[in-house]
Amino acid sequence: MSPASSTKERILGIARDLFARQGYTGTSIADIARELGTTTAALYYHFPSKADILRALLADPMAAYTRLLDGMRDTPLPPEELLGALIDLAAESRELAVIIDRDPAVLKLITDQLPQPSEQLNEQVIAALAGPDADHLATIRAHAAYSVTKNVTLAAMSLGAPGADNKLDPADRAEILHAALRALDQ
Amino acid sequence: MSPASSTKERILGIARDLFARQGYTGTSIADIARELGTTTAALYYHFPSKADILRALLADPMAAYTRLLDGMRDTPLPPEELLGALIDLAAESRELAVIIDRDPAVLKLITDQLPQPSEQLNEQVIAALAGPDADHLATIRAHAAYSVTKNVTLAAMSLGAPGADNKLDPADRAEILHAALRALDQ
DNA sequence: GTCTATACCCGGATAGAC
DNA sequence: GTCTATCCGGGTATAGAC
Repeated sequence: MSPASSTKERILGIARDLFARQGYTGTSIADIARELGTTTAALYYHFPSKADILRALLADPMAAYTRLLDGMRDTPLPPEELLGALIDLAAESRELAVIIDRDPAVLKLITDQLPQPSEQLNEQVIAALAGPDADHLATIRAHAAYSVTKNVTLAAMSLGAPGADNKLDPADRAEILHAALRALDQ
Repeated sequence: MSPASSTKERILGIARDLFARQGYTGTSIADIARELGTTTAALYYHFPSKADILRALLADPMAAYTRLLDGMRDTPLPPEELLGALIDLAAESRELAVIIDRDPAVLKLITDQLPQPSEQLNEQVIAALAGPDADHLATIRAHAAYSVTKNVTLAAMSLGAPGADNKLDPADRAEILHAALRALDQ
């Protein structure tokens, strides 16, 4: 899939891996350089800062997420399709999903410097799931459905375990989707 | 509830607050000292290390959690009661729940030095929810129910917002419980 | 119990040679 | 594109006076 293993690509791959395992704050530039087999100075030839490595990693997934929500303003998706899309997004950017809301420093980076407020991205999802004239309890059910799509997708892919090619088993996907729908529907 | 506001207690209160907001790694001893109105050196009179502050905070909630699971080996609880208990535990130690699985450094601290392996505490819960002869999809449903109890409880209490006295609205609790049960039951 | 001062280390980042 | 060397800041922790 990736054309060539340029140094830049290798760095991103290593960083994605280490960030997922140790967290963004818990991973040092030296850690990445060691895995890469070079010095920290060499890293700075390819990326101007540690934060830029993170931004490069998050750019695509964030864009996909934003695209989904923007599209929903024109043509609202039925809950089943929205939840399915959320599962797929979580599965695609598995490692990133782990990084994002586990590290306060990362949250800050995102909210500070990205086009959109991004904390309100989540709120948009909840609002879309809860429906137009949602009361408080409907909002809670929306949270429940969302929580299932995100967390159980990650859990299922960890369960699949060893080699598992970053692919979510279709049967698992169906089960997660149904569980989320049940949680949503009063 | 707390007898006197000894310095030790004040430190713990401030630390719980800051850890929840900035993460354990993201909070420095200096941060805590500033809030306390003293210097970092003063802090070290009360606690021998930063990790010890965290341990003091986690001791009670961890014990409660362990107690619940141990008790279940003798007399297994029906899913409804187990899920209810998990909601209550999450609500009681709201800030701590946030700290624990958001910071890899904290996970390490817990797994390293606590009596039980603790990563397997979660697995015990999943196993209990999935039932004795659970297949793969039943395990996924168990994850879904567990995810709802934990994450939606936290979300609901944040929603409650400002002053909210660390108390989970009974109506909210019921809604969370029902959503979790629906997610669990095929 | 709290202070000042400081040791020590580690992380991010830069300069400049090769 | 990678190296050596180094700066700087901030973090944990300690020594010792008060």
